[in-house]
Amino acid sequence: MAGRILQELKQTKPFPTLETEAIVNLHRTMDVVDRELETFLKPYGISTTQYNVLRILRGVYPAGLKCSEIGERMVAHDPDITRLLDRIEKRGLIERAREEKDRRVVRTKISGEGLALLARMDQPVEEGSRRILGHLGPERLTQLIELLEAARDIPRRKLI
Amino acid sequence: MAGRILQELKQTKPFPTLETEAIVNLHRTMDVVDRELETFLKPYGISTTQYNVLRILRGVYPAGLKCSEIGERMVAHDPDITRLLDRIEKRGLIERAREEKDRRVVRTKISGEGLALLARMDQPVEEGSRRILGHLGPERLTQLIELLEAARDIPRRKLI
DNA sequence: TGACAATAGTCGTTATAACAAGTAATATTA
DNA sequence: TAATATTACTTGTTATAACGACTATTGTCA
Repeated sequence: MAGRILQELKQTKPFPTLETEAIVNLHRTMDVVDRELETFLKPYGISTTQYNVLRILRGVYPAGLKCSEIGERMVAHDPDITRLLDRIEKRGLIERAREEKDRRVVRTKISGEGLALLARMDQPVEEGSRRILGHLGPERLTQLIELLEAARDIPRRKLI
Repeated sequence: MAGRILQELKQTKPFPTLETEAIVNLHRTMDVVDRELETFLKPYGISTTQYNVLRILRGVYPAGLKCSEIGERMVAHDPDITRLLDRIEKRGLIERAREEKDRRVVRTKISGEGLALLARMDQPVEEGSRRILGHLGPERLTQLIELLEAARDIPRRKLI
């Protein structure tokens, strides 16, 4: 069954290595899953990135986080937290305030409106996730999670 | 070891379901791998998307493909093939020509320059892939590929 | 054949991502 | 303590993605 992606992508030449095949499969699966997930988020008017930020901020509520901390915790690295937060703030889902002690820092908190939005989304998102990956079953899901974790242990390049 | 991502993302609350944990892991792994891969492509001045298009076009060389066919074969869905190809054409890596038989169709072919670029990239990309995922070893790579393929078999939503 | 539908691609616009340079506040140290 | 470095964020700019409307060409069928 491995190699099925060759059909999906209508290529005939096999992948040169298992590693490239895995990377392409990773990319493609991510694309399919993410697209599917977006259809669940779209009715609420936020992107997966924005949703991720709100989940992070709910996790530390009632405290807030500084921009750099949000960046560290995000699932996918984002090079421009400032404007990402700008957009979320414009919808009233977060509140920002400059720190008194260290005036370089801007602390971001999820707002009541943001909490309410997440509360409404929890059920649909959970159901959506089950619809997207539930067919794998707990055993294969656990296996997949472990392999993905292991995959991220990329050995550091030798610095000569 | 599953659940390690909670530490990485500095969250303490566990995921509500295995499905959501898998989705977050998928996203995060994809982000890490893609970012790593980009560092290998960047010296050649093209994005992963553009690289993907060139690989597709080399696969059918010396024939070409129409836009819609390119879209179908791409690893990640792209909503605007036209301007994606515009950019690649601007660098002289592809050639486009309107079909005689069916004048609605624009056929795209990889150029000599495009082929030369890919040829130069083949080795580095393969080595890069091995550096990114090689530590998993063939057995776990095969397992991962199979699980990712299975994950994409999302059951069709019942249409009532 | 003429009206309508379907197909193939293009373009306008807004949103977001990526990269680099800039500003303000705080920390370090000679 | 003044000069320098570091940190934290912001802003400018260009590139790319996303969404929809639009144009041209071909197919269908009453």
